[in-house]
Amino acid sequence: MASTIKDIAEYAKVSITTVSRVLNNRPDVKEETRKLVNDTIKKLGYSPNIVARGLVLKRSNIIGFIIPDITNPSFPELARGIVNKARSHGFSVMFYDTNHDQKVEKEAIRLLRSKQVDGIILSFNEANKDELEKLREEHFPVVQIYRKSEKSCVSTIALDNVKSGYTATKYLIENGHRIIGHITTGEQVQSGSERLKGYRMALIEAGIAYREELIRVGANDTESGYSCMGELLALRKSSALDAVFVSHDTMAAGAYDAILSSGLRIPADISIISHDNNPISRQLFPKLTTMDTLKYRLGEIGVELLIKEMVLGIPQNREILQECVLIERNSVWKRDTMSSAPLSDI
Amino acid sequence: MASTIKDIAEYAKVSITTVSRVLNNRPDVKEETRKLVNDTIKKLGYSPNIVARGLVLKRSNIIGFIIPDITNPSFPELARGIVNKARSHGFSVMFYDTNHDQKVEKEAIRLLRSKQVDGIILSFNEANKDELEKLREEHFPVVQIYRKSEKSCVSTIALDNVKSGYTATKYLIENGHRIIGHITTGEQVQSGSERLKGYRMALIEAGIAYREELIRVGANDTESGYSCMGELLALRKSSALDAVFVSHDTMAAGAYDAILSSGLRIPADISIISHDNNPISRQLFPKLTTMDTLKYRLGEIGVELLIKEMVLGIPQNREILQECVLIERNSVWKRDTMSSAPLSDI
DNA sequence: TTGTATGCGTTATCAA
DNA sequence: TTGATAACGCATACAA
Repeated sequence: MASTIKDIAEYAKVSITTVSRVLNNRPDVKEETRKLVNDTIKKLGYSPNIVARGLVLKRSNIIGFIIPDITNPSFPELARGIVNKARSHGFSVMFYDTNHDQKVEKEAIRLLRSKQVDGIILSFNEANKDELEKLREEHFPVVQIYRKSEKSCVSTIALDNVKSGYTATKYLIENGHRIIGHITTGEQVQSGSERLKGYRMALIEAGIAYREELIRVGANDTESGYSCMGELLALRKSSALDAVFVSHDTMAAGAYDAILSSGLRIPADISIISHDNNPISRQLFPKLTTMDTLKYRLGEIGVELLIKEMVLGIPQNREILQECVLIERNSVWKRDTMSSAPLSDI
Repeated sequence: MASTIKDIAEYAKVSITTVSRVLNNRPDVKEETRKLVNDTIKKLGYSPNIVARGLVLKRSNIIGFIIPDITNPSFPELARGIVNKARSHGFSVMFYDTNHDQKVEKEAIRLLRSKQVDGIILSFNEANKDELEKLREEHFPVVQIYRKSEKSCVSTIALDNVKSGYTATKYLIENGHRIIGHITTGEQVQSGSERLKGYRMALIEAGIAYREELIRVGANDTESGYSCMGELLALRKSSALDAVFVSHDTMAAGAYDAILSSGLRIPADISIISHDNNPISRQLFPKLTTMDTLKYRLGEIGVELLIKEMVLGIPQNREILQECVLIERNSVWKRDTMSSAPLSDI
């Protein structure tokens, strides 16, 4: 049975108050007794019961973390950032994976609150916005990651997807590509529609017409990337296609298959840039040029913001936009460094 | 401020004992008062403080989960299995990612214990075995996943890697391959050396000589798979090579690059089978035939075993070996179904 | 510098 | 069927 503060008080023949004092490094205790207490703490292998402490202090030093699917490559690194930063601030992390189930999302919130967590970091469906509003009304510290609510009712950390789409597309243009396809996730998906918007902006800025027929709508899987790319390649017979910007790495993997299996080369025949910098982007051949989403950093920022909310005791309602950074690898033909010109210049 | 049992007792003009009774669905309370209490619970939006409850019940309904790296593809699905099964049993999961740091491993154990978790599921370095022994001495419920300790001092759930290596290799043999290379992770890595052993067993059983020169030692990254495969391909000039068994999918991805970029086809020119069934295996082209490690199931079994230890109050010290299952995809030439014969038969 | 007494929110024992 | 009270392990106001 684990020993308690009372045990060591009795053993050391002092009061539990004194023991509590040395436990919390209070100055008002004689050096001699401090040593005595510390010695018996060691001798009895005592370790404080944080739960009991939390009961009186009204803080648990636990933060809740709710995400829809840890196997989605956006989340593992985020989780690491959160867990490590939390630990460095003395917090533990209680973790729920909801499998996109709204009921589980609600249940997770309920459970976390009854476990007295000090704050929650989550990535929720738009649909459960009322849950967030409830938390907000109670001034309960929450930060939402990856998704921004329309009327952001809690603090939010999201990617600047418009900028990302713009940067990726502009990079293709700067390297001499003019006819640039795009495989998107569709208007329904926030990140996808934003990246599409950025793509459009870059085209317009460069004086390139936006052509509906160069856009293909995929989903969240490799297969859709394969079929969308297949359609774009079919198009290629009538009109040239220099390059393609794919909305995320998973579809890009499928696009790779479509391109390579049709006998074309990357990037000699067609360039491809993508988004997310997930592990797959490093495992494809040639390595995929993509936009890094700084997931680990996102997690760190998340707990910093959450902790700020906790100490201030009032919702910050901040909306942080994280800019992604371009990771240059080998899937885009570079005007300057590569020997022959891209197709579009021929 | 959240309401307490006392608040609703006062509001409903009953004692806290009565409230506690209806909270725990005790039979000894008049139906009328039960309804009264339940109504005011709803009215005040009361939710019980599990921490306080845990203090008196001496259980937290929390299980700890410690792994070295959630970004390693072996872990996300495992984590899901654990979190979901735990939730179905009324447990929350407190999560630590140690980044392979032994100090963090120790710290995580300490923190989890001071947070009064009821048990711990972990995947540890061999080196921290003394930590496990300490837990075991205290009869603290622990189950170790993926790694078995030599003298297994805690309950363990591991993969039957020998069998896996055997099954994978045998599958190649059964499909007409005779000259089979192997890319391993080396003797230091438990799983790797076991799979190598299984590879050897299958060869011997089929009367095929084990040839040292067909073995290459890689690491935990795609690059090593690429270079090892390159070496095996170089070998190919002097001696034929039908197929290769790669110890895990990450290296297999590199092997794919080496094979495809050298102009060879998978599986027409060379067959490849791997291990782990990680996401990458579905994203490669052609899709990779590999051994599934049933990660989700592993997680489920883990919490079931842990809970058994918790209710019995004594360490089970069981050692469960999980058999992996072959996932047939398209990277192995199949003798019966494919039109032309594999190279080795020419 | 140290100790006594009270309370955190809950369950359990016992009596009414 | 109900309620007063002690206890869980700890922190703290107050007294000594």
